[in-house]
Amino acid sequence: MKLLADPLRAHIVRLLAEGPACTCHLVADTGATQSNVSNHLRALRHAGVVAAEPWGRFTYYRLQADVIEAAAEQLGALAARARATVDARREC
Amino acid sequence: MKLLADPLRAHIVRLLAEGPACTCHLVADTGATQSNVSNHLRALRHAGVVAAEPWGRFTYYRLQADVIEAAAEQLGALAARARATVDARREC
DNA sequence: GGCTGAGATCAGGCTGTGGTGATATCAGTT
DNA sequence: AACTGATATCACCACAGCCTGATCTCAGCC
Repeated sequence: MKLLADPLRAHIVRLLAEGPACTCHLVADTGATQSNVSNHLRALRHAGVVAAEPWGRFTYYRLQADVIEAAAEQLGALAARARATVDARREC
Repeated sequence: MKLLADPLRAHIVRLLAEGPACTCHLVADTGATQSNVSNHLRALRHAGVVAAEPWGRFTYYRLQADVIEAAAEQLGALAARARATVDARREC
């Protein structure tokens, strides 16, 4: 969840949502350093948000839709819960 | 979005999802300092995630379900987009 | 008016973490 | 095997953001 908080990581995730891409694409599209992108990709990889697929000399990254969807559902449940309890004001 | 990344803020949001509560409730339930909670509430307020409702001497906070739901929908759209483009591998 | 208790605000310290540069690895290619 | 280009890893610095402690405001109450 907190992984999507970083602007560059969010950018990477948005790019990957448009289809699997290799690191060079992400570096070119974000304009960030290769080291930087790679570091963020490692964080996303360890969290299971993206999956790495070596393809010859390149490494393709694929966004794991399930993980994103799970986060979305958690937020949705929170919103629903909030709506259901609008009148449950606790007394001091 | 990145507001929910902080553990304490996430805790506060979860508590508020169970119904509007005043600052003293949040302070008691989270075990955090009053200053700390108040600071986080300000951040959430400025982002429109929560709304403050003065009630006599107290201040009740209410979670804005719309904002949470909007975030959830954005994530959902991202996941859907990722699913739709699983085979759109870009060439290097 | 003076007091008390809830809450907001501010200044400072400290830690976590993102960015950078240099280096290591590893797969093709000659 | 030597070379190149893609990617990963590491060490370091710098800054943002969290936490705390102290102070300020404001509402209700005596």
